[in-house]
Amino acid sequence: MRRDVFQAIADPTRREILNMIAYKPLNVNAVAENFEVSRTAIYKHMKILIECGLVDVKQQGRERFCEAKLEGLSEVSEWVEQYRILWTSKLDALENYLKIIQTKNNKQNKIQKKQAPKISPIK
Amino acid sequence: MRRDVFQAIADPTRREILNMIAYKPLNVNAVAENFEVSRTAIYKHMKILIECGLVDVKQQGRERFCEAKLEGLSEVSEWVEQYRILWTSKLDALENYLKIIQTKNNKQNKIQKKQAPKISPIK
DNA sequence: ATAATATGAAACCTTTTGGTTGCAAACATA
DNA sequence: TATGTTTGCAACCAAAAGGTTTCATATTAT
Repeated sequence: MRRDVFQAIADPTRREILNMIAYKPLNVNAVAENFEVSRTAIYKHMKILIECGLVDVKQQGRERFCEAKLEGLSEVSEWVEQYRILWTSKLDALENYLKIIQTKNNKQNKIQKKQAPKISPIK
Repeated sequence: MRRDVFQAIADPTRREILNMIAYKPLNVNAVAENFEVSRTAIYKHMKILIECGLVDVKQQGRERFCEAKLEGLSEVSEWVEQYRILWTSKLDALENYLKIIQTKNNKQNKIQKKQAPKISPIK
């Protein structure tokens, strides 16, 4: 049973749950009212969020308020941001390339038709 | 069949693949050599990465080089970053709280024992 | 005390995921 | 031409994911 933050936020319902309790803690029933699926389904999603540290539970009488602990998202942030320099620099390179192409086209308007590959592409 | 970036990066093998081709495009065989699982398994992972736009394929003879298109990660970055203000501000609040507690404890050293809840906690 | 509410969890089901082996087609090379 | 590579994909499988209904227990309200 993998249980890490990446897997936790992979499910759109769990991302919605997180957003719902990001500003104000709610109990599972209150959260479940906003979804089509059953309370038990939401409970299971919540359990996963709790297990990977993205949600904390505060008991208050018979109610349990689920509070978002979003600092767990920093792991995702760090992973993504390590690549930012790569994708931005590549976009810069593309920009330069397009500029060069444009200049060339203004001078001589030749078009090279590339032969289509015979192997069918991945669908 | 859900096929979005969040789901694509949920799998640790796919994150490793992305890292492997982030700096230099590789064909599936070359990528698969670095894993325990079969080429076909890696091929399937690659297909998912391609389908959600995180990888592009460039044909060269009989080889197909898989190139990372990491700008697709910006969607994840944006989703995570919208919450950064929340978790940092909460940490600030905690810091303040701890400071206040400390000051109080220095003046009067009372400990309040909280009764344990009877409902078993979520495991 | 009784009824209603909030919760945790078991048992079960279907679909998706991640993996396998095997095979055929396209391409490169001896 | 014959042979070895690289690839895409079908067929199959086990386990995980996501959902359901049902039930027991703790707490609150009447």
